[in-house]
Amino acid sequence: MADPVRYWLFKSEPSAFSIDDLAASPGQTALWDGVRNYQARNFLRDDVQTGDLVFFYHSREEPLGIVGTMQVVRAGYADPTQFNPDSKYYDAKSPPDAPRWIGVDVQLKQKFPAVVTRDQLASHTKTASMLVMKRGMRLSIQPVTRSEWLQVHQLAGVRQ
DNA sequence: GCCAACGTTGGC
DNA sequence: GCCAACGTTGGC
Repeated sequence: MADPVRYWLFKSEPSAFSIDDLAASPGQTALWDGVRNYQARNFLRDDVQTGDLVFFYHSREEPLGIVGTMQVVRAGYADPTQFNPDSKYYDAKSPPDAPRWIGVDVQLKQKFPAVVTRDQLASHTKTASMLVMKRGMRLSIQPVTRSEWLQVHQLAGVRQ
């Protein structure tokens, strides 16, 4: 029997890659690349599985918050940008036979009708304690609980 | 644009 | 293996 679905939150600065960029991608599917933090990498390598569900979070630019959902359609594999000298994610020290950085393929599931903002998240008990709300939390790949998953959909006013 | 918080690097 | 210096993240 397959493992139960897991829930995640992936962060991106919309100027680098936004939910509209994902929506405009072929098959509304794209490689989530450029993760260059070991803790986040370990999640992508060890825990994120095909079928897992993911919040898309816009950081750095207003309005900050959760803008929609995605589904993992291909589990972790070597992020090709680490071997591309022209990429800003190039890593000369990553051994080709033992790639250091991992990406996953994600497909757009749902763009929320409006951003679920940090203010909204902060004003509800279940979501106020989400990892993304913690001060100084920089992790770009974060686990989310089922109850957080459901509550955010409620705040967005949509079915999951 | 500021700057606190954080992760990584590298000299020792 | 410590830790100061540095670069980056990301809310505000």
